[in-house]
Amino acid sequence: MSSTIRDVARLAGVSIATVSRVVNNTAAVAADKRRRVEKAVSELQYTPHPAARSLLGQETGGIGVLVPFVSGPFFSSFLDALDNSAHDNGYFLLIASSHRKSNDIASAIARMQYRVDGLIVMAPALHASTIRKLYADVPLVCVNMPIDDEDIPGIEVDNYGGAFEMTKHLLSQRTGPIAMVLGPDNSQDALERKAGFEAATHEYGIDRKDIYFIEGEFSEAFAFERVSQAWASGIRFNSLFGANDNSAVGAMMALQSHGISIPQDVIIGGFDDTTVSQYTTPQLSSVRIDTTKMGHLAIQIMMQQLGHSEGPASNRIQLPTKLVPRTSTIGMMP
Amino acid sequence: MSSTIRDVARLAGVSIATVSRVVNNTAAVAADKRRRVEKAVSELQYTPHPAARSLLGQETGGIGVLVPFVSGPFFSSFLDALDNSAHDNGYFLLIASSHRKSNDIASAIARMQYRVDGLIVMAPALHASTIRKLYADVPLVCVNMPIDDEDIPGIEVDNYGGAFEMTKHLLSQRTGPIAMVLGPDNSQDALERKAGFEAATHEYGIDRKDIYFIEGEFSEAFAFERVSQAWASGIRFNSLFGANDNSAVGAMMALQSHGISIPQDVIIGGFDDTTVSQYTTPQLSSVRIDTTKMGHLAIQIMMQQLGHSEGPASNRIQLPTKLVPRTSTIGMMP
DNA sequence: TACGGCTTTGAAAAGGTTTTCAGGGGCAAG
DNA sequence: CTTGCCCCTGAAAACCTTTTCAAAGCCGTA
Repeated sequence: MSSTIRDVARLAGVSIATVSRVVNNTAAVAADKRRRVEKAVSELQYTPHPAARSLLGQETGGIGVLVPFVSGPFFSSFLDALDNSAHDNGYFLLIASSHRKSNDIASAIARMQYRVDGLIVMAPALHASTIRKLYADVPLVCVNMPIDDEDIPGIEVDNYGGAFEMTKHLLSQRTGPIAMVLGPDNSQDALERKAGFEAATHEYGIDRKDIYFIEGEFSEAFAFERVSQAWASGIRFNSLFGANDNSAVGAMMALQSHGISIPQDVIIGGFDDTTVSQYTTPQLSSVRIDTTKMGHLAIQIMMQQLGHSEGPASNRIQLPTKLVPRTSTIGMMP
Repeated sequence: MSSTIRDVARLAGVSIATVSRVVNNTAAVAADKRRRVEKAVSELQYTPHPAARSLLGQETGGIGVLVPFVSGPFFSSFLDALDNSAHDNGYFLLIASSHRKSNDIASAIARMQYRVDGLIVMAPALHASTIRKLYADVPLVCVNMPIDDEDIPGIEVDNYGGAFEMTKHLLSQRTGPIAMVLGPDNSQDALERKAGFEAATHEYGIDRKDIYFIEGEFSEAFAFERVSQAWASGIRFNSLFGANDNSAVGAMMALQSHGISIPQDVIIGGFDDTTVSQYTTPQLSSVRIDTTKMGHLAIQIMMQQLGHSEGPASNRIQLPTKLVPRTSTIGMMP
C-alpha cells in the first residue's frame, strides 16, 4: 500500500535510522544524505505510521473529549472552542458522546485508551473520581461536573461571579428594594449564587431591610406561589433575581398576574440562559455560561498537564459567566 | 504502567498466542485455559493496545470526520447524527474542523492517516476529487459538496424533492395561479429546484398559463425588483416559491410594499431555512436539509464501504429535505 | 606518527499485538 | 500395535518506528 521508512531508506541509499533522524530532525545528518532523504520522502509521499510511533510511547497528538451530546448550542459551541484551541496547539480531537448513559462512558473511555494524550470529560451525572478510576493513565480535565477529588484538575462554573454580575446589572438599572428567589438549600450552585447576590447588594450599599429572600426550589411553580404570596403580603421591590431561569420565569408570571408590568415596574433576571428565556414576554435577561471560554480553558489546562505550557495558571478554575441582558431588565427596546 | 498481553500470559500460565485467541475469540481454546486467561484478563484489567493492533493493519474502529465548523445548528446536528450512527455500529469519531481553510484540510487529513478506517468529508469549497487525492488509501464519503468523480460515494442534497414538497405544500394551502422566483441559470441547485417546482405544479394539474417564472439571482434585492415589476405589470398569483430564502424574502418585501398581505393574500415559501426565515414578519416557511438523516446516511454508506453491511443501498444519495411550515404559508397562527 | 575527541552512521533492540507454522498429544480405525 | 487425523498449543515472524550503542571516519594536536 503505502510506503514505509524502509522504502525511503532504500531509495535514498541510507539506513532507516538516518531517515528517522531527518524526518524528526533529531540529530545531525550530513547535508548530502539529508537532501537525498528529503527527496525520497517527498517522492514516496512518506508519512510515519502513527501506530508505530505511539507503540513506542510517543505522544499521539490527540485529545479525547467526552460530552453527553454533540449537538445543542451549549455543547456544540464548547466543542468548537475546544477544537479551535486544540488546533492552535497542534492537537486534534477525538470526540465521543455518552448519551447520558454511564456504561457508554466507560466503553467510550476504553476506546480512547492509548489513542489520546489526555482526556477532557464533561459528564454532569458522574463524579470526577469515577472517571479517574476508569482511565488513570492519562491527564484528565473535568468540566462542568462535580469534582470530588482535590487532585483532579477541572473547570467549575463561577456561579458566584455570575450572580454577582447579574445583581449588579439589576441594581445599575433600578435601585431600591431588591428580592431574590433562592434555590434549594442542598444545592451548592444555589448557595454560591446567593453569595454572589449578597456581595453585589453589599457593594451597592443596599440596606439590609431592602433585601428580600424568597424561598425557591429551582422550579417555576414554587417560585410563582412564593412570589405571589410575598407580593400579596405587601412586600415591594424594584428588581428581582431568580436563582435560576425557572424561578425567574415563575416570579415573572406571578408579578404579571398581580398586574405588575415587567420591566416598567419590576425588572427581573435569571440564571442559566435556558432556551425558554428567549420566549417569555418580555424576554428574560439571564446569565450564560461562556462555553467558548470553557473550551479554551480546558485545553489550556490540558496543555499545562501535558507539560506544554508552564504557565502558573491554576488547574482548578472557576469559569467566568456572561450576562445576557434582554428586555426584562431594560426599560426600552433599543 | 499498564498490563500487556505478556503479563496476562504469565499470570494465566499460557502463551501470549493463547491469550490473543481468547481475547479475540478467534480459535478454539481448552476450557480450563480459557477460564484462567479470562480471570487473568479481568484481574489485570488488560486492554489490548490499539496501536499494536493497527500496526498490523487491523481496523482502528475510528471514522474521521472533516467539517468546516463544529458549531452551528447545521453542523452540530449533523455531527450528532454521525456520532449516534457511528456508535451504533461500534465506531467512534475523529473530528477535525477545517475552518474553511484548505491547507488546514490537508493537514487535518494527514493527521487522520492510519488512524481511521474511513473518512467523511464535508468541504463545500473543495471538490471531491481533491480530497481523494489527499488521502487515497481509505474509504471516502463526501457530503454536501460537489462530487466530480463518479466513483466517489457521497450525499448530495435533494433539491428537486425539497422544491417539490414545498410547492405541493403551497398548492395544498392555496390553489390557483402560482409564481416561482428562479435562481441563476448556472446553478445546478437552482435548476433542480425549478424542476421540482414544475413537477409539483404538474401533479396538481395547474394550468400552464397560471404558472409564472420570475427571474432571480438568489439575492433579495434582485427578487424584490423583479417581483415588484411583475406585480405592477398586472401579473397575479396566490402563492409564490422562492428558489432560496433570499429570493423569497425579497418577494415578500416587494408584495408587502404593494399592500399585499402575507399570508392572507399570497402565501410564500423559500428554500434553505436560513436563520433570517425565523425573523421575517410573517416567519417564512422554508425547506430544511435534514442533517440527522444526512449523518445517518453518511455512516450507512461508510459501513457499506467498509464491508459491514451488504445492503444494496446506492453509494450516491440524494438527501431528502424537510419542509418547515411557518406562518408565511398558514392563514392562522395555531 | 599516534592518539584523543568529535561527528556521522548503521545495526539492533524495543514496543504489543496477531497470525502462521509446526509440533505434540489424544483418539479412533485398521 | 500402528497409522492417521484432529484439536490444541506455543514459538516466532511480522507490522513500523525510535533510540541506544558501538563503530567508523576524520581532524587536529602532541
